[in-house]
Amino acid sequence: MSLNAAREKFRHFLTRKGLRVTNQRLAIFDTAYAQREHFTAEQLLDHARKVDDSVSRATVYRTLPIMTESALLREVDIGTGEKFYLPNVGGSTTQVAQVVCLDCDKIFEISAPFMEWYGSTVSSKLGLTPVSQRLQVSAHCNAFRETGHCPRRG
Amino acid sequence: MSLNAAREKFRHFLTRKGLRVTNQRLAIFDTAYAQREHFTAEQLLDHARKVDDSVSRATVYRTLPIMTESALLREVDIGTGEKFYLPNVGGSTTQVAQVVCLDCDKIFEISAPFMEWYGSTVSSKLGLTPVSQRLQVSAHCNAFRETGHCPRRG
DNA sequence: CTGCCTGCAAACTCTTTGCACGAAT
DNA sequence: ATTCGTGCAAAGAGTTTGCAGGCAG
Repeated sequence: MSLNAAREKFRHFLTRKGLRVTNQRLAIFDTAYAQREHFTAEQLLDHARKVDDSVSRATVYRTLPIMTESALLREVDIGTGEKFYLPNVGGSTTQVAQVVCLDCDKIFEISAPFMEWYGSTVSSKLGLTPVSQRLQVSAHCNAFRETGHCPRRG
Repeated sequence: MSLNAAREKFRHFLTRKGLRVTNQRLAIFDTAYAQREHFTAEQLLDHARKVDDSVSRATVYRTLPIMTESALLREVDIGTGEKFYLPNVGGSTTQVAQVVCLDCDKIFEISAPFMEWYGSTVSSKLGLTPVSQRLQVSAHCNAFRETGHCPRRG
């Protein structure tokens, strides 16, 4: 999905929900969608301000849930206190696992289709209907252990 | 493992690490180990104070990591901002998944042995060595949807 | 024009920490 | 006697929110 197509999708989502299309929301969206790696709310704020310096922290925090609901952004909570976000270019959010490197803090997104099956199987046994599932692996970098240097961190 | 056996284990852990066996630590341990369900630091504080009213919030927060390290407690982060804890009666912490009911906020612990295999497989492909993995399913309660009432919440 | 959106700053939640006193070894 | 542990309160991090003014529809 191109940036423009995604932006249109965002506009549509806003309009359909009766939400207003503001310069700040567009700036935040464009910035978020330009990212190649996971980012935090604070990082997004920094970048968005370069596009539109009237963007405030509050609006970033208010816009992130909107973009998450519209499935344009994926929210990743790796249990570090702060949430990470990533443009949801693929689509399905229920079949992706994360591998987090404890040495370079990098987050790898990995396809894990069996996860959805597992969620359904286990939930139905409990009389529950699954909404979402997440699988996360924390790991150490072999290169770092051997050379004291993580190639991904520099 | 009985409460007494567990408490002995805790004493040993403290001594071996050169940590002191204080009344507060014992009170916190006993309280934690008496729990049948997941609990938060705050809930633990409330209960521990009934045993020893000199227990402070700071000491609870300082003792929880000690009990987690000694593998007597399991830490569960379901992404709600606060951490949950559970006596680790079983043993292995790497083969348990959680199913969280969004209606009654109950956390079910489920055996998921394949998780460890998955972590290893995926990590080695990235040149990483897995440290831990977690799998969590968020779900809605069927009974709640049908009757507007969750049997587990009351 | 109307009312949703915004920025600002204060509030909030959970957790951590500096300090001086107190207790375990 | 040492030194670690403790309670207290303040600080911290990340996020949310009340309010008065601003801009989209």
